[in-house]
Amino acid sequence: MEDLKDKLNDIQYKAATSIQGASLIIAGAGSGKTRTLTYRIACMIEQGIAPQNILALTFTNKAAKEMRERIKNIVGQQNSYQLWMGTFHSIFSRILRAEADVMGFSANFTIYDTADSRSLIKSIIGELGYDETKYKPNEIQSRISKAKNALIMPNAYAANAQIMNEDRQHRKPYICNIYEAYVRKCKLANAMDFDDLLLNTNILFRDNINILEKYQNQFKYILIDEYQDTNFSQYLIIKKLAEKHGNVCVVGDDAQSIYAFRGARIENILNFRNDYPNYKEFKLEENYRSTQTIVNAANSIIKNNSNQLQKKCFSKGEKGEKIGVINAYTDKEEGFLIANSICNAISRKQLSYGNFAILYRTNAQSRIFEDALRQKNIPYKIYGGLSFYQRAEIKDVIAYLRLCINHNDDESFKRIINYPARGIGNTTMERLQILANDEQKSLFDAVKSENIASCAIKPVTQKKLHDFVEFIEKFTAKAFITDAFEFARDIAAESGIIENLEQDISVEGKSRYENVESLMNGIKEFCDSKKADSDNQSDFVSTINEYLDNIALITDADNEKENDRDKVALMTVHQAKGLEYDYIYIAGMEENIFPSAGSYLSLTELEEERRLFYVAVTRAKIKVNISFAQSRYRWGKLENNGISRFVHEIDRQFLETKSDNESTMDKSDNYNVNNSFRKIISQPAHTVTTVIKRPSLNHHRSSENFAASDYHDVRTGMRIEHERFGYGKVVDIDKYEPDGKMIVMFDDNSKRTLLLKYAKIRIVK
DNA sequence: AGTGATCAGATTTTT
DNA sequence: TCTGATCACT
Repeated sequence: MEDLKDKLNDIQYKAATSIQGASLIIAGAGSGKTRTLTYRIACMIEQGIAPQNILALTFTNKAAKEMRERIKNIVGQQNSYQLWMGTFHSIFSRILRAEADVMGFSANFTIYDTADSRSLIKSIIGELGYDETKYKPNEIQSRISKAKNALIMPNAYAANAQIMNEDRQHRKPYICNIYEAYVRKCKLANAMDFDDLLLNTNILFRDNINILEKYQNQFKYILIDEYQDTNFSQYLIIKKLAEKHGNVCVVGDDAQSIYAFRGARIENILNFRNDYPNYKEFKLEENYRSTQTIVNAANSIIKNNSNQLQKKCFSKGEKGEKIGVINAYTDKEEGFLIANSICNAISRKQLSYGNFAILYRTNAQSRIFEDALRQKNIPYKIYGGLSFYQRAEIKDVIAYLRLCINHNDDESFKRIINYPARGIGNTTMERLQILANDEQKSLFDAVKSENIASCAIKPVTQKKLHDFVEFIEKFTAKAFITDAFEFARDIAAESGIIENLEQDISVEGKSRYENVESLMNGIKEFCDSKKADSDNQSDFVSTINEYLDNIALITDADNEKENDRDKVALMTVHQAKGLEYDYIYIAGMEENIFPSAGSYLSLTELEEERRLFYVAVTRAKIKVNISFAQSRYRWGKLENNGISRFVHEIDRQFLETKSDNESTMDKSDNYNVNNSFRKIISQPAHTVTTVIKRPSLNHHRSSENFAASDYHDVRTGMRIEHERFGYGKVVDIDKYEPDGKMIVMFDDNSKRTLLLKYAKIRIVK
């Protein structure tokens, strides 16, 4: 391994090399957290610690994947492969599968996603005869989820006076019954929801000392990223696992805790010192991402929070531009002004769209920006929204796979029993459900029950049910002898799904067909990658199982497409966590929006909103712009919310003022745009778009046969062509992972730093 | 089973 | 305002 001291600053180095005992790494935004963690793991392996004794937990698959990749580049494929690295959920689902029998589950248990569990809760509410308008599935779900994450089981829930009181006060005294039925039915279905993966791990370790010890001995070193976002259930798992050896390293930033609303406990990081009194603390305070102005402005915001670990974040980078303020009359104008500002910046500085992100508090705000960007022909990509795996047609196909693997998966059964249409309607299903409840069986087993003959289902319909069950059983048998891809392809064909999709020639129908097609491609890819890991020959069934696990626990944020890189990114602030862009626009800085209306209720919620704003500001490398509208439409009404208190909390010296702009006319975009726009805004909206001209973009026209070269081949002194910036000469290269850069002097005398892995360049000579 | 009408509900959401 | 879910009706 290269010399660590060259790669890390002093504190990072100490944090990376201090391996024994408990460590708390407070990592400010942009402080090289992942880098430190990566080198720490590499360092451990270098010192002879076996990779399989290291457990590294992250919150997203993306983070896990990235880190594994980086580590691979330092310590090699073999070592990195044996690391236990992944999300809490994926790691512990793996362990739960291995130990399933002691938990009363079988190893092929299904993971219910949020939609599955909501639908189960909904049908339970129906079966218990409760009023669905009063017992709202969403609400019940989050109530149950909170209980699970606090390790409160149904009986404890019902016995807990405080909880029951709360429920009674909300006029929902029977949530405990729903909870009880929900847990029972999940068990019957051999299914676990996301919270169960953690809860059951806790139960596993609590009730089986030998198993706990086995994993304590295995995971001699534990690292946890984003520790401020762990919930109680996760915290306890770690505490138990680390009890024996005490080698636990947590990394996080209390200032970036933004998931308390769903159970994350900021106390976990604040109280780390209590759990591990002999801990060592490392504060990464130097921000390598942002300008001084941005870091200082962010500090001025976060200092308004009371409960936090003290640290002094600073940047040694350029002073940088002040935070731009875009003041719009209406929400539409806000969209327009931001689009315009992006246009101006791009044409003036020859930037690419991928350098920009628009962040907002709620997804509902995205439409305004979509419209504005589309009007200006600015390519954009909206993050969030409906994930690929949540689409109905995809869930349908997946349900077939799931049911073949686990016959008791009732949610899948219900989903596909009549898709494609088999003439099995609601009445039949209600009757079957009653039979299943009576016999404490899954729907699948209820069909096979001898008592089905005597229940109210007509013989013709019974035949249909039996045919379906036989069809699934046939494929279950096939799963053992067929490759996962062929299996999925055959079942889609033979079940009639494909035919059904083909018949629909509407635009939406075509896209559904294409989605299923790309699902199949995804399965193929997965199988191929499995086969490539030749030292780990797994059988066909476990490949399907692994695939199902994968898609249950993965989001499609994890598969960013190549061509999305050069688009303006639109996302919520939550989604922006962990990301960085040169230029950040934070929209809707108004009271009731950001902070959101609910946050008036409590100080803790308000402080979370403030941390959220802090996260938003610290995403920017070069410049932040904030915007607000004096009036906007929301829920059909015109609102005048007023400027967000957070805007006033930013130290004035970091904000652009009108005079800043007037004195630097050539540099400004906001106010110039603003003023010119203001003259027009009083006219009807449709004239606006015609009057304001889109600035012309004078991009480099790349050669017709432009084909990007492999960046590994780039050397200093080479002449290259960049897709957008044109020809230039490579002045310097910094190949060090993770963020290898090259500095290029382009022919127009502009000197640019480009990220090797992203820059599309062609080597000329 | 499919369509039209009506009505509620609308923070954030790594898993 | 807009979306989706549900329901009644055919």
